[in-house]
Amino acid sequence: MSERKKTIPSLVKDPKLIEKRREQIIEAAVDLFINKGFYKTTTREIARASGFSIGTLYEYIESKEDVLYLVCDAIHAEVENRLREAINFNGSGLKILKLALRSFFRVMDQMSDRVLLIYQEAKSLPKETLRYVLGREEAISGIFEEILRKGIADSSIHIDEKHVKLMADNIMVLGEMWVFRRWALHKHYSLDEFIEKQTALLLGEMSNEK
Amino acid sequence: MSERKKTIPSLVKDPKLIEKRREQIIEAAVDLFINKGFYKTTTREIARASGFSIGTLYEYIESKEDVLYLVCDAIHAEVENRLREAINFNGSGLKILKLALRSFFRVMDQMSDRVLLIYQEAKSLPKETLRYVLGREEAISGIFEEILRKGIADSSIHIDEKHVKLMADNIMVLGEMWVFRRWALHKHYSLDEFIEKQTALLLGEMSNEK
Amino acid sequence: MSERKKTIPSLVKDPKLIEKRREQIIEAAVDLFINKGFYKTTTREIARASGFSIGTLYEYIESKEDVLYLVCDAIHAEVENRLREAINFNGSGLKILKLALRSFFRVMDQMSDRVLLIYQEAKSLPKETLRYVLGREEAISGIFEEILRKGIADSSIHIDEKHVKLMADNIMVLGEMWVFRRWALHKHYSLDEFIEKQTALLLGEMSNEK
Amino acid sequence: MSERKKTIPSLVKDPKLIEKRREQIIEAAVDLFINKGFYKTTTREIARASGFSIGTLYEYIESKEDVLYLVCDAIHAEVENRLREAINFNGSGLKILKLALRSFFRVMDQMSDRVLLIYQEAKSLPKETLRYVLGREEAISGIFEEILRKGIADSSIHIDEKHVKLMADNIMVLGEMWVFRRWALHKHYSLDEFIEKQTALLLGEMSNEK
DNA sequence: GATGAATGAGTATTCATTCAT
DNA sequence: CATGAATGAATACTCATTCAT
Repeated sequence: MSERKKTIPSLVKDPKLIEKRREQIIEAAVDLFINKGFYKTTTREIARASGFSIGTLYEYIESKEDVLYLVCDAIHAEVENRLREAINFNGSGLKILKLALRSFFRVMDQMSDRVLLIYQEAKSLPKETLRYVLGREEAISGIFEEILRKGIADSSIHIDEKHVKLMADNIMVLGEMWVFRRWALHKHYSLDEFIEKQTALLLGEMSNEK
Repeated sequence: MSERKKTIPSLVKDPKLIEKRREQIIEAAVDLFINKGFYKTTTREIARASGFSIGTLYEYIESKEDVLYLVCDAIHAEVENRLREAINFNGSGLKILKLALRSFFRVMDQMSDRVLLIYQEAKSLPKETLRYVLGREEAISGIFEEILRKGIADSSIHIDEKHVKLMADNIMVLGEMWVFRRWALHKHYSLDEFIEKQTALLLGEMSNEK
Repeated sequence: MSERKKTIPSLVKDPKLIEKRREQIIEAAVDLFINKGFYKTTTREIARASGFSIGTLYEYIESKEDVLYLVCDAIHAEVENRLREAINFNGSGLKILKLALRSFFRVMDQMSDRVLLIYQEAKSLPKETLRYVLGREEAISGIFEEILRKGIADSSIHIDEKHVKLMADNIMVLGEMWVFRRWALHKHYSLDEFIEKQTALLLGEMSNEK
Repeated sequence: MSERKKTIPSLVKDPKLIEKRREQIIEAAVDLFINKGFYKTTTREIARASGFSIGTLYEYIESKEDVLYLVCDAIHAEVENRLREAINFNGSGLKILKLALRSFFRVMDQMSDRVLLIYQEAKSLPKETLRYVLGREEAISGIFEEILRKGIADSSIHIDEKHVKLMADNIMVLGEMWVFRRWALHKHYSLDEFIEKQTALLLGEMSNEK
């Protein structure tokens, strides 16, 4: 359904070591990219912050863009994991949705910097890689599609099947905006107010008994 | 309320000429930035595409980032202008809002590339300049605040004054997503479907007679 | 007949200036390449020795290999010019040939280092460029073909038309060997002895009255 | 007379193993150097093509240049061996020479790539090593000196003792040119034509009854 | 003896910006 | 005002070599 996982070649053979080193790289690069942006971060800085030499860095990646991919992928994975962990799939679709929304908004809040990073830098990925990263994003909105469909099935949510996708996208965007419009929102609303109102907006139409 | 207009110093005295040259610069740079991104576009390319030499370019700007600012500002101005032109402030707030939404979504659609450009490159602006550009964005959401307040006043819209700002932001974001999530949306929905559903969502709660 | 002249693009517009700067580059690079070889010479060294910055160097060439091409071409041109200047086309073919050989061997001797440079580094040129450079070499052997044919025409030289090319190549090689086998030759023979014997060898068959 | 054989230190004790491994190295490196040149071939590639790890490679050599030396030396040895095998030292000097020339030209033809390799890359050897490799070359021309002297002794060859060395060098060069001027020669002459004409040229003076 | 992960000096090339003409 | 040649700091990436296991 979604794109295949991208595998970055490494000069190093030991898979355990590769994983360990790449974790170091990701951890170092996330901070750097958040603070300086992708373009203004140097491969040498990444190497140093990762705790090894520039030569070693290039034993585990092939290009600077690989680091960006690694970072984006790790962030997406974390968002997805946190979200899945937080969701309890018991109860009516509507009930699940309400709790999932709360969790999603909270994850967005907690991971602000990282989510913003993806928003701002993903475009620097090579086309092909970008496609994969966007696929990852759809995996997350897919969670909400699932919930919506469950709600439709158990009649707790009233919405046309045709618009499930759009609704899921709306959920994503109304959550992510807490991140990328924080300059406009944070001075006027607390996270809880935000969650409450966005939930109300989203459920407005679909949970109303007509 | 919003930030002061940023003035870019120029070595040239004649204001008419400055304006003319900067228009040339903007026109050239918009295309370049859309196609190659800000970082991968060189000042030489901007100068050439503008129709003059690199030396002349620097008579009208002080740094490459000035060009980005000029571009962002021009795009915002165009969005705002088009929107204002399209809005007819006669009728109930609700009616105005419906028409304004339609216009806004259409402007987003028509100016996709340019809006995306702002989304992706504005972060490269120096902090101070970025603040000003974001102020510009608030000017646009301000239009919707205005309309919402008019609707509240004439009782055609039911919404708490406290949430006017959030609602305006939601409008912005639900429109802009047509641009920055086009990869997810365009294959499933036509612009008109999109407009219809987003309008329904936004009006859902607020136009319902309780 | 021979390949077209390769033109190296330059960011600089003034052709006079391009020529002047490229002469500087060639002069600097010849010495460097002779002493360190092409690979071990740095572009920065070339720039410095040329009397300008690395940035300026790249205003006049596109790659390090361009410098090598410039150098090879200049050397070939000089060999050809010196040879043409030295040859007097009056008299019988045989007489012209004798004098031409003497001149050629002398040019080889005087330009030892430069000729050796071509021998050792030309292979580092991009394929296409190499082809052109080799064409240049044929232009020089072409001079001898011309002389040989003149001698055949006036019956002072006895040789089959079919072997003119090979004979011209032999001349080239028997001259160039003074350069690339100098370690074997210079300790045993003086230039004049060398000239005398090689001339005898070359003329042996063809000037003998049968 | 010629330089002592260069011995490359090895971390490994067993001489049999050293020889075996070095043969692997040579075989791998010859192909690599022919196709990519010495500079563009990496030690990793040599190790991989040799069938072992980079660490192991460095157990048998001390530097990349050692590999080049090994390769040049092996090629020279092969040329010399093939030539010696082909020469039958029975008969008059002149007769031996004629056959030796034929054999030499054929070896050059068969070993074109390898001979060219030496021509193009030997210069990258450290000075001291280069001297040794050139000594190897003199061993080959020494074979022809030997033959020439035999011919002088039995009066089948008429040449001044003083010029034996030059003549031997001429033989070498007129044979090697089949390799390093192949771009000029192969399209005009077959190997047999080449052999015939070069032989005629070389014997011209010296075999003529005066 | 063999391995391969780690190292970091080294390199070609780019590009925003300046300033003399 | 316009030009474009000059500048040089900055940068991604390579690769011969080492050495602990």
